[in-house]
Amino acid sequence: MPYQKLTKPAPSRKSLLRIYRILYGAYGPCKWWPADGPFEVILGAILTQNTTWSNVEKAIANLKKKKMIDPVKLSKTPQTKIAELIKPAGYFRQKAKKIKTFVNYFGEQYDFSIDEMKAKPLAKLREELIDVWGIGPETADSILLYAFEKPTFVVDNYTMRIFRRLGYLNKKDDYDSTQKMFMKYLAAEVPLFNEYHACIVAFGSNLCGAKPTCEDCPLKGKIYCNPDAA
DNA sequence: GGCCAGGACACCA
DNA sequence: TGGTGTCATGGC
Repeated sequence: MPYQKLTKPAPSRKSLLRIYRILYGAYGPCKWWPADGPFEVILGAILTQNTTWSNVEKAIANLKKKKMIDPVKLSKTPQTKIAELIKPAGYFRQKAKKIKTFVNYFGEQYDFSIDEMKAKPLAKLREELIDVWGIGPETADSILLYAFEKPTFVVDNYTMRIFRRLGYLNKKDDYDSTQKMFMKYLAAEVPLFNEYHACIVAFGSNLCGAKPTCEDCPLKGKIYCNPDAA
């Protein structure tokens, strides 16, 4: 049995940083987001919804071939044409609609200017992005952190699963409460939030369904872990 | 053939 | 408000 330590840590800056250092030691630096420029980050954030990154890369490659990593061109391109190009990423009809919705908003509100959009305060911009159809909290935070370098913590399924198992979260915790936990205890630094989320994804997607209990787990024996937790 | 992947939305009780 | 169904391809 006990590969886990007996004392469960209370959430704190120290414990969250300790986990970060372990994950960074195992996976970092991840150098996220893998994209050429902010707009490609935005497209990637939409395309990666419930999809493996390898499939997103194929869709991005198709868009690049047609020189479509361009909000103005995308705004003038029929949704069905975009859908055809992004097919490998799955949910292509929905995602084409989401891309069209975003570029329409981007053009109307910011005249396709990344700089103008980036100039907006974090909280205001986050609220605005979530109001855009097809952009939920995770996609909005990914855009804010990785495209606009705003200090917001990206929470994903891996984060919830891993930190529930570690005892920091319970089943009632949702996206917002989880994000608040990280942002309460960690300094609002873009490089830290960038690598932390990237390392969590690297950990979660590479190891046994994000169970920090397995033989080759970098967290094993170093921190409390409840293997029976959800 | 089934399951899962770097979610979000619509619908219903 | 919470649970469930839907969207869809590609790799293992």
